[in-house]
This record gives sequence, C-alpha cells and structure tokens, in this order.
Amino acid sequence: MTAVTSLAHEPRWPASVAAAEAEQDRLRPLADLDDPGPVSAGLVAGLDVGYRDDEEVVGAVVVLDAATLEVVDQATARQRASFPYVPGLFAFRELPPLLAALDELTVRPELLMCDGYGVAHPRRFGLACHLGVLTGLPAVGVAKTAFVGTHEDPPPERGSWSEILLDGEVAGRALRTRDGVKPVFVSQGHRIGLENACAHVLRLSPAYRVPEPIRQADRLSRLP
DNA sequence: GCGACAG
DNA sequence: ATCTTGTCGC
Repeated sequence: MTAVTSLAHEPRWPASVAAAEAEQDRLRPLADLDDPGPVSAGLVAGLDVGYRDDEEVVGAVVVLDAATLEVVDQATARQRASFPYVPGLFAFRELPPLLAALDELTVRPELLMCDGYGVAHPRRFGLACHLGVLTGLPAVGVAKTAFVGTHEDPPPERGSWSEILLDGEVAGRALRTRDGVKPVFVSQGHRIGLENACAHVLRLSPAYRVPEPIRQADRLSRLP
C-alpha cells in the first residue's frame, strides 16, 4: 500500500462459504462501532466494483475533497473475480479489487464510502465493516436496496430517515437524499457513528440519490 | 420446506 | 452486477 499504507489487519481469502462466514465472525469484534467518528472529513473516498465478462472485476476508488466535491485522486484495478457472488459474502468478491485500487492512491482518505452494507448484515459484518477493519480507516456503507431487517418508508423530504431494525436493534437508517426519491440504506462500517455517517452521506449527495464519491467510483468502474 | 437475497 | 426502449417528469 502506498497512501493507504500498512493494513491494520492482513486480509484472508477463504475458499469456501463456511470459511468465509468464519472469517467474518473472527473479524466482527474488531469493528469499532462506538467511535463517533469525524464530524467533517476533508478527503472522502468512494468505492465501487464494475463487472465485465462475469469473470472480471474492476475495483474503482475516487477521492473527493468533501468541501468542493473536486476529484483529488482516483485509481482502478482490474482482475479476475476470485469469489462468487453470494449474498452475505459480498465482501470476498469485491474486497480484492478494491484493496488493489486503494493501493494505487497517492493520498490518504479520511473516510471510506462503500457501495453496500456495514453492520446491517446477516452476521453484522458487511463490506464496509470489512474494509474499515482491514484498512483501519473510518468506513460507512451506503446500499441502494434493502437487504436485511425492516424499515418504514421515511417521509418524502430530503434529509428524512427511518431506522433499519435487525433483531430489535438499530442496524442503520433508510435515508432520503433527494425529495421524492427512493432512500439509500446507510449503516456503520468502522470508526464512525450512525449519526455522523448519515450526515456525511447527506452532505455529499447535493444533486443525486447516490453520494457523489460513490457515483464517481461507479462511473470510473464502468469505463473501458 | 421454499423463496428471497448488498452487487 | 448486467442484459435493454421507451417514457414520464422536472
């Protein structure tokens, strides 16, 4: 790693579903969900993965200046998919290309915004938690569809939200980033509180439903 | 048991 | 994720 140097924890790549689930259980206690995290961040990285011929993945990272939304740095990593898509084990498919892309950055982001879930996950350890624990950086998960738990439809105004309940506990929020548009699903990943996580997501979504860092990463991951 | 299931 | 046209709305 260059700017996102020395991983806090070495990644392990399980070869079976059972081993992958065990790895999530092993890392879950390492996710810090009590740290309220940064109230404001200068550099925020959006991460996403694009797919090609079903066997190729493209990890993309775009770092934005949170104040101006200006692109400060970006990187991609193209490789063969090393794990199949299994709901709940999403991270093992997308982590390799994302870590490789992060390795190419020349700046160190203060917050990672991931396309997927954090603790709103069957084993409470989604992609955002995994990425946060491995890098040691604050991380938040932003998903476009509901995955686990229950939630009410939040009021139609931008900024309104409702709780995502999982086993009677708050696992995240359905947050409306634009008037009258479907909400996004925000959950903690690592070293950031739900309140601050939602504040960042809302602030970084001035024009579209999906936060700008993730939109940029999504666009980059589709480029030829 | 069956279907649904982040991307 | 990806395969895909037109269509409604601001």
